[in-house]
Amino acid sequence: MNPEPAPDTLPPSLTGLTTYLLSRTGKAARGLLAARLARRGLRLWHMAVLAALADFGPHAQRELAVRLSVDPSDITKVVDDLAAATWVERTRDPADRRRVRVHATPAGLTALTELQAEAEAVQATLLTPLTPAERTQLTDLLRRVFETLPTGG
Amino acid sequence: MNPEPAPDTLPPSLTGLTTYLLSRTGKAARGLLAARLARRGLRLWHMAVLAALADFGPHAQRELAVRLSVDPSDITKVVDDLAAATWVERTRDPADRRRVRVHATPAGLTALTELQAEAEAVQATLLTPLTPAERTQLTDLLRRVFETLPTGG
DNA sequence: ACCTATAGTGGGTGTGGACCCATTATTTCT
DNA sequence: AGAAATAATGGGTCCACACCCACTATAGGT
Repeated sequence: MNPEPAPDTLPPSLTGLTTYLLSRTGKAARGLLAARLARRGLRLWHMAVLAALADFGPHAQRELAVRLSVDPSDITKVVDDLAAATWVERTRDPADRRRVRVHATPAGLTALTELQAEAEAVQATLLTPLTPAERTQLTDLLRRVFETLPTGG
Repeated sequence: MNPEPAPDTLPPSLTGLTTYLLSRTGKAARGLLAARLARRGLRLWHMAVLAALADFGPHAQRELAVRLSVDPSDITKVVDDLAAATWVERTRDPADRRRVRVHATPAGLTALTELQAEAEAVQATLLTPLTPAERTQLTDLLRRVFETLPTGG
C-alpha cells in the first residue's frame, strides 16, 4: 500500500487518462477506508453486509449474496464474523428451514454508524482540495457513472 | 471480477458515501483496463513504465522505481517483459556501470499509443452517462483530488 | 587498498480477493 | 415416494500485488 515513497512526478501520459485517475484515487479511497476498518478487525464486506441489513431489513444469506454480488460461501464467513461480534443474529426461517435469516442487532446498527463516520472521515481527508459545492458535484458525477457500470449497475 | 451477477439494489448507506463510489468506480476502471491489457499479456505496470520512458526519456531502473513508487526488484521484472517484447532496450550506463539505462524503442512507442487507445476506449465506456462537458469536469475534479493524495502526490 | 554505499537481479513471502466444489439439510416437483 | 432443485457451510484454489532479503557488480570516500 505504498506508504511514503518519494513521489517523483508521474508521466502525464498516465495522469491525463481519466481511467487512470479513477483507478488511482479509487484505490486510495479503498485503501484508506480498509485501513480504518482493519483497526477494528473488519473488512469492507462486513460494513457492506451491515449496511444492507440496516437499509433493507433482515435477509436470507442468499439474498445478501445476490444483493451485494458476492459468492454465497463468502457471505457465510462474513456473517460468521458479524455474529461473533454480536452485531447480527442468525435464525432459521420457520417457513423455509433451509434459509437462515440474518438481522442486525441494535449493537450492530450502532457499530454501522461508527463505520459510516470512519468513511466520512476518509472522505473529508480525500476531498480537502475541493469546495463543498465541488464535492457534491463529484459525488453526483460518480454516482451517475457508478449506476451504469458494466458490472453491477 | 464479478462478471454478470444479478445486481439487486445496493444499500443507500453505501452508495451515499463518496468513498464507496470512488472505490467501486475506480475498481471497475482498473478492472476494465487490466482486462484489455491482459489480452495482450500485459499488466498495468507495463504501461506505466512505457509511459514514463515516453514522457521523460531514458531512465535508470532505479529512477523508474522511484518515479512510479514501485519496488526496484519489481521494476526489473517488468523491464524483463518489455525487453522481451522489444519495446525497450537495456544498456549499461558507461559513466556508472552499475546503472542500467532503459529506453523505449520505436516499437515500444507505437505499442504505448495502442495501449492509450485502449485506455480511452475504457474511458468512453465508463463515462457514457456523462456529457462531454461533465467528463472534463469529472477529470478535473479527480485530478485535483489525485494531486493531493496522502500517498503518492 | 579498504570500507561503505548503491544498482540491479533472483528468489521468496504474506495478504486479500474472487472463485469453485462437495456435502448436508430442506423443499418442491411429478 | 422418489427425483431434482435450493440454502448454507467448509474446504480449498488461483492470482495479483506489495514487500523483503541475499547476492553480485560497481563506484566513491578516506
